[in-house]
Amino acid sequence: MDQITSIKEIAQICGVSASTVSRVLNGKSYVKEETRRKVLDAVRRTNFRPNLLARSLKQGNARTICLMVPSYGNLIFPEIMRGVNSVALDRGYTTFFSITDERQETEEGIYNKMRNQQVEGFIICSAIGDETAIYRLCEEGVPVVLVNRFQKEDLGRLDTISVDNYRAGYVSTQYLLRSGRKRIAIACGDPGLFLYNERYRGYRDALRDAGREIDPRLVLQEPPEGHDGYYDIVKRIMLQENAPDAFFATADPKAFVIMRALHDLKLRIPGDVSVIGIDNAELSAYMEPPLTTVAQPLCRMGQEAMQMLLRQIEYKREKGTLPPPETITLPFDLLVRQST
Amino acid sequence: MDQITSIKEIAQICGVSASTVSRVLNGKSYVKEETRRKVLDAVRRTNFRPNLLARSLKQGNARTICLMVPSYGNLIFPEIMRGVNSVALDRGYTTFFSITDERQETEEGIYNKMRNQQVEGFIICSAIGDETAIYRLCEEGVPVVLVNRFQKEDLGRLDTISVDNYRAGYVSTQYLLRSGRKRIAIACGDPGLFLYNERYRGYRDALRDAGREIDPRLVLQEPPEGHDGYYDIVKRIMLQENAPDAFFATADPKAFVIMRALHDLKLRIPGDVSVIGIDNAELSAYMEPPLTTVAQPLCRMGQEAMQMLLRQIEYKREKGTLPPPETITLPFDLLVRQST
DNA sequence: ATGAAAGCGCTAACAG
DNA sequence: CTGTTAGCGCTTTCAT
Repeated sequence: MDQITSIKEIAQICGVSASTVSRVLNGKSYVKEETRRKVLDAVRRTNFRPNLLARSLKQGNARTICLMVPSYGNLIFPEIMRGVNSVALDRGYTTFFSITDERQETEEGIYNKMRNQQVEGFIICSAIGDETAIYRLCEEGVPVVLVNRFQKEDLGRLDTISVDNYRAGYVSTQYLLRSGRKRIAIACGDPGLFLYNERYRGYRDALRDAGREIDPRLVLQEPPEGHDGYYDIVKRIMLQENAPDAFFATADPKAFVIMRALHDLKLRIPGDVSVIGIDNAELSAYMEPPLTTVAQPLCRMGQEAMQMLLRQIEYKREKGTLPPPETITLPFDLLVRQST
Repeated sequence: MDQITSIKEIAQICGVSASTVSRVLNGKSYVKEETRRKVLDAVRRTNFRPNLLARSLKQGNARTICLMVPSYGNLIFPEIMRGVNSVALDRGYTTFFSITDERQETEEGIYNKMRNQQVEGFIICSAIGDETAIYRLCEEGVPVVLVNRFQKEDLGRLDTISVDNYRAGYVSTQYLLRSGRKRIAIACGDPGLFLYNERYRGYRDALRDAGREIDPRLVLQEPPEGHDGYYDIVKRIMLQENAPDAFFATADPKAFVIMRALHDLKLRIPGDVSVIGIDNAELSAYMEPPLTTVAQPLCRMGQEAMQMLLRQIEYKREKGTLPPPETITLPFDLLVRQST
């Protein structure tokens, strides 16, 4: 016997109409118990699989969303994906995913392709400062949630979720100060990203509030090669006079590189130099020494992001328009380990 | 003006028929240049997006595939995903992804849901030893590629791709022997997984070929807690007499834990003990000392997996049946760093 | 080169 | 409680 491919065939087998089968399958309407059972039985026997594409086409909603991550250079994304996926699964949604590798052109192409796929919304972890394409989405009524990466101007324009990056920077720096460090260098991230600017502002204010001057020589900018570039920078700065006695890395992977450079210089961590990071990427606990870091609730971030997206989707279904944007700020946690 | 939602409206605007618009849009058939331009113009002006769901329904192929990963405990998956995604994108496919968290029940549920979504195939990185559900897929003519995790019996039954894990184990062990290590412990992985057994076999044979006895006390089994459990095991074994002078970790994350334990014991790596891993997970170069490891070509693995899947899909489209299974074994690379 | 018509598999009025 | 009918947006003969 060949595969049953449609509700109609099931209907024929059971001697009922297609609508009845449909009703049984999605249980929205009452069906006589006897026919119900008969249908269910036939479905099971024939291994019938309802075509979700047809259903989506008919109903005008695909129950799919798109999750976009920038690349895997940064280890926080897997956890976020996990969170998104878990909620999506629970709520009957399926997730398309896409890696943009930070290339703007592809990014817009992907939005378009996904919209053609009739996805109901986007969770974007890959915004890069130029949000015009994303605003276009919103204007056209597409639900969007920005995770972690967004600009200040995005607040109130669309749904965002992150930790308080200013506080995270502040707390990290303060912790270094309190542990007696005098010359704290900061390894900044991409200056185009709000989150890194916030972390920098936190650093600056923590120093200022402690009555310290900001030494511009200690404000390290990420070189074009990405994290890895910090290797040379650290090696160089540690040989100068007035070398720093602590590094505040604005993301864990930068901390890893910095520690590598310090080890290679035979400097002791935290004896000679402290290092603190932000993220709590999966491996920071395994560094030598284990990295003190500001832990973001990554999985939860993904979960909440998906919930925010569903809120928009449902609101839109009901009222035909996007709800007023929401901003969620999650708490973080300073994990003191042995690098400070 | 409200959104144009169908080809028909475009047709009306241009004073042609829907079929013509369709023809223009997918360029399969010749259309007079003038009308072509007229249609394309209207499409652009109205920002029309063709509904891929409808097309898929009509054509009976959705141009989507499903990628399944077990969890993010192991850092090799992001790279594989990246590889899969890149080829999929090039070939006009869109990728659903799903994290199974190694829970068998959900896994079957996901297969079903995805098949209802009409995905054209599966790339599975999450097989767990009981492949019956997967075999069922194949029997029903669903293209499947198994990446990395599969059983010996799977070879020749379905498409698989991996490195030669036996050789990888052999080479790692041999390298430790040649660097003068006498008592090499192995940190085994899940014994239910073929790949770990292969790596173990490689270890065993390398020792045997070097005329060494296998000391069962040095064959360490992964405790139920996963990698982390090795922490206590290492601490214990290093205090016994005849402690090992090297660890062969059958996956990098295990190596990280082992190094952590060794550091905490104040042992020097590689002075007192060498450590070698397999994977070249993103961070192994940042360990202290940088981890010597057998690098798998992860991204390429994902790319080739996707190509294998496409091969099956295309063959099936033509001949209506799956092609004979293929087995790809990729080369690996011993990256000697400072942990040995 | 283009149009008319049928239909992919499903759901949702509407009628009974 | 169930069947009939229409149609979601698209492609694809078959005509012309």
